[in-house]
Amino acid sequence: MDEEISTRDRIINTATRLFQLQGYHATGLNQILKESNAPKGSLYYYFPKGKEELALECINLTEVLVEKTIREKLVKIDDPVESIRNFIEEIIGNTNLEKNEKLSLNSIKIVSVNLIALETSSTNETLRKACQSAFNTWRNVYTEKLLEGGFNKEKAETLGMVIESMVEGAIVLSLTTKSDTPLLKIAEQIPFILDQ
Amino acid sequence: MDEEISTRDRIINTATRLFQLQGYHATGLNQILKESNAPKGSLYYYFPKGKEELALECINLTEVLVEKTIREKLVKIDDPVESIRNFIEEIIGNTNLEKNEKLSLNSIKIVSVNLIALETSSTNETLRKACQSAFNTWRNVYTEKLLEGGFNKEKAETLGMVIESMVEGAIVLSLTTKSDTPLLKIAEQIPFILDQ
DNA sequence: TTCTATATAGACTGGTCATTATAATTTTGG
DNA sequence: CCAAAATTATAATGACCAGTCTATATAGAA
Repeated sequence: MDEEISTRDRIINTATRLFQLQGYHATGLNQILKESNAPKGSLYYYFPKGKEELALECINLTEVLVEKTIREKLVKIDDPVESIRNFIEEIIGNTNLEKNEKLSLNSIKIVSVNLIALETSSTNETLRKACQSAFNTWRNVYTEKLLEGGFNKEKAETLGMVIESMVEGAIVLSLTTKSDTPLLKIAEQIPFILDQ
Repeated sequence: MDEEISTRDRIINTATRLFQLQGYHATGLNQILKESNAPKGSLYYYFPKGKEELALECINLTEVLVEKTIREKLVKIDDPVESIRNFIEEIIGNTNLEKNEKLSLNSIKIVSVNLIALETSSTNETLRKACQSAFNTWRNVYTEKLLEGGFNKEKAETLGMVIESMVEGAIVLSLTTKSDTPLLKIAEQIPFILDQ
């Protein structure tokens, strides 16, 4: 009980949050260390290659964490159309599991690699590929659910990508407009889009 | 003839390209000045409030430029479904108007405020609102086209937002995966989505 | 000419960046 | 209890950051 969170984990948790919230370039190592109450020496002890190695770890952990979250949500409802629609609606009120978040919109950003992906897509191949892997993994969860629901392979793959595009785009719009509406609207349209 | 491009315009053009390609925080004023062959004195002469004021101008100009581009494309085909589908396909091979761009994917980024929007959505209200205005303007072009095509007001507004979400999301995925596929796939699905 | 506004030129500021090096400390195993 | 390993502490590095400042043109008007 009362298990201590290791310095390494505190660094990763804080870094993940800040990278996703502010971006890779706007987040300084000093800020990460201060907010995680970690000493500077420790950062380069656990991540000898520095900031990029830390960010890579953050992206990879987000990939598996979000994949797990999507799977858990989708498994709750058999019908793929209804389960996906329901999942998108739940993105909004979702991540208040983390206690210290005030705006639910910030919570949305914290389960996304959208910003880091765009920042690094033309300047850092290592991080770009990590984000690419995350997007592929998440898209694949939708595709699998559609396959289980009886869609043929080609349709399931295309629609998986369409859903992933819509979700990522609606996240951008919801964050930029500080409004739930984009996410709610695409959730509302899921039944029509998948009715093929 | 042989009209000289003013220093102010050279700064704006270079800054717009770099902000959209690398992001707001990753782009330094020195890089902008060097690539536009402009002196530092001029930057603060034309933009006394500095980097933020420059970025604001870049976003606002992108808003009207992209709006104009979308309108020009959509007007070419009467049927809203077909015209929007066609437009999305054309985003890919689109902006080779600018001569010095090599990758067509970079061209995509250069007509987007996606990255700046995410970077500033939780840290800079001025720039966030400028991006919000751009997204709203572009979404409204789709909505208007759907209204002209006989969709009722509510449907047109919802679907306008869905299209804008899909396009922005597919841009993120296409850039991250360095592949045209996401944009092509959503274009392919437009007829089904708008068939209501 | 002289005056004034517009524009360019570049050095300089204080601060922060990621990273490195080295020393001190704590923890752990024998 | 000691020695080795794991971790933390601190200082300093050079590069770059946005922004300020002063000097210098350049042009048209009086």
